[in-house]
Amino acid sequence: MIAPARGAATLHDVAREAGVSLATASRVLNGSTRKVADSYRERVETAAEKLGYTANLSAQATARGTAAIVALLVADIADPYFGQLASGVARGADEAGLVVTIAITERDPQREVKLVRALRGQRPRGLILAASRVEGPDAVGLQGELEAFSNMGGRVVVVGPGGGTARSVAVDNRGGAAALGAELAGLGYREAIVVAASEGIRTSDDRVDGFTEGFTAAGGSVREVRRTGFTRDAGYAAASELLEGDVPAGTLIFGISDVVAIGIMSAVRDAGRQVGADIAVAGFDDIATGRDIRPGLTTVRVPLEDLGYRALHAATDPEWDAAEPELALEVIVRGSTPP
Amino acid sequence: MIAPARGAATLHDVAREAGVSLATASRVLNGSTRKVADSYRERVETAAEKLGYTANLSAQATARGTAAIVALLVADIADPYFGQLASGVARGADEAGLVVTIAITERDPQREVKLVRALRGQRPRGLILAASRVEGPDAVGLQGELEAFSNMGGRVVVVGPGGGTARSVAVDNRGGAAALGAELAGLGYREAIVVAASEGIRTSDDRVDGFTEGFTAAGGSVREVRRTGFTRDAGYAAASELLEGDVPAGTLIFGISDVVAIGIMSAVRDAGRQVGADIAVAGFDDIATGRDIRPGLTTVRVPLEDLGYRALHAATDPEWDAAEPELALEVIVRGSTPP
DNA sequence: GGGGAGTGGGAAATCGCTTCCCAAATCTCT
DNA sequence: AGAGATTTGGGAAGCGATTTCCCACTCCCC
Repeated sequence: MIAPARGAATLHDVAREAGVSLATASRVLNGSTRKVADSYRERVETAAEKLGYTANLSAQATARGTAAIVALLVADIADPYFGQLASGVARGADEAGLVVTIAITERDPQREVKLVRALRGQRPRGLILAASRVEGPDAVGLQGELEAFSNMGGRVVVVGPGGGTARSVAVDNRGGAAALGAELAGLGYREAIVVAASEGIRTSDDRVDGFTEGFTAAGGSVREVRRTGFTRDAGYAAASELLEGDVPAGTLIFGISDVVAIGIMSAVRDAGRQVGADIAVAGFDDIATGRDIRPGLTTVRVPLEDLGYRALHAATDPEWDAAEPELALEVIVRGSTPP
Repeated sequence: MIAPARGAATLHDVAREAGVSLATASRVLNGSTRKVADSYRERVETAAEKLGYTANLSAQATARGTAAIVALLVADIADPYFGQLASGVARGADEAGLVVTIAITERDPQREVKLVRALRGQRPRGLILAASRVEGPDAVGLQGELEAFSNMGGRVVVVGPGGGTARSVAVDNRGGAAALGAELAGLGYREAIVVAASEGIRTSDDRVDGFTEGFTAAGGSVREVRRTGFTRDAGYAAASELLEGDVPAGTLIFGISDVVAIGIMSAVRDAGRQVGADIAVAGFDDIATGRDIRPGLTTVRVPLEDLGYRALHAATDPEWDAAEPELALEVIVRGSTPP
């Protein structure tokens, strides 16, 4: 049904139309524990339908003191990693009748603090932080804001290793990377170079450590760990630089994430080398692109959509079991690392 | 500064702390045309800082009658096409001090109608619809909801060909596809198959028509138009089926979007054929993946980020020039269509 | 038939913020 | 110096909901 020409129908309009009080209309239309007689209920519903009534969420939020909102903070929504994650968050939110608001940090810690503060104004039920540094020197301001957010009654969820009052949905980066390292060493690789993000970023550090552990334990050795960023271009640049030096055939380059690894693959090709037999490449995450490129990218599958879905639940379910089994990771060997 | 332990600081708290009236505090903290003496202003600002005050956006929205929100409706946020678009929207929103809420249609017209209706509850300033059918039989309910939305005072922006009261930021799909067709015919291709989305979806139809026009005008001929969906898997399935029949070497397959084309490329390979010299493939949009796969995907570059940015402005600027020059498209020939 | 329990509608307070309107104070200009 | 025009702070009325009381009924049982 369509709303009347001028402005939107309010609950008041509906009540008047139905000939009942505001209280009754509210009870019928927007959940309440109290019962309303069927005759009244029906009248209200008819009136609402006729007027095309939709509750004003802002008003509802002010009255209730909390908004049916979950805020999602990501580094870059065009990055497939965050896209898939957001997808899971959105699905969960939809099921729970929540609205998702999204904010982009552009990987700038300052901006991140500012955003959390601004987000506080929405009085959301929960705040999901993906790809943030919740620890280290950059995070000093953040911790304070997150605490303020909690005190206000919102739930903070960190995707990755948590800290403080925040709940966290973690991925066993270390274990997954170790498994990957072991698998690749088993395939015969002996020399590896790691292209990681800067030190202090837990996700990156854990993957580096895990990989090193697994790879060396199985007989390989990590020749170098190169620090850059989390983007394709960072991977490309790092690998290009690397390849200017002497990188023997049969070397494996492990990119800290698939996005980075894809940059590495391009750099390898542009340097006139060959991905696979010549220089092997592996990543982490298993984004869609990695499946479509040739050779396919060897990686560790992270169920990102599920991860987002879980994060949403961690942010909204009052009873939430932190001890829930971690998401299962899986090493996927493709053509980029031939035996 | 950090909020006090219990609940968030309200404007009332700030006013009391500063020893001024609510009205004055409001005028100082949240934009107003009225001037406030510096001595008062300073006192209020200090108090706000001390209490860690952040305006309650919901309350602000109820009082003002409209929320500082822009709603974005996309088919699938994990799809890089929408990811990039969303990126532009988010950038513009950030600049304008607006919050972006996101909803996923899953390409289900019914769901779409439901979402628009629910979104109405937020009383957003604008609604950006990407990848919707605003026309045709599926859109009957939608049109009504959009109208209701407009009547409520919100601006509707359609990415793609608009309709009704909606503003639209369009892409010259037809022209771009025609240029692509011409270019490829110029490269020597004579036989083409088009893998498109179902009929009635304007974006798809325009691209099909444009391509056909350009390709035939330059001497080629379109052998068949296959209708499926807008996803990678749809492209894969369609191409697989196609390749079971007799597809001569040298045939060009044009996927209606890069995502579809990438599915096609995989299908070609899995059918034991070769992308490029054997079966050529072209797409549309120029998503990042198309640049990283080998051979590179020939396509038409659509500045998606800009498109999103423009959509945001169309949704929020009161004065908006519909006649703004359309975004420039560019044919990009890569290895998937060797001469 | 009377009284206590249960049911369910409605009046009104409230949520946090904006803004209209009034009145006091300060300017301005002749 | 005095009258009218400006400023600018504050009181109070909204905005569109929710929710707490209060109270009129009906029912049931002794």
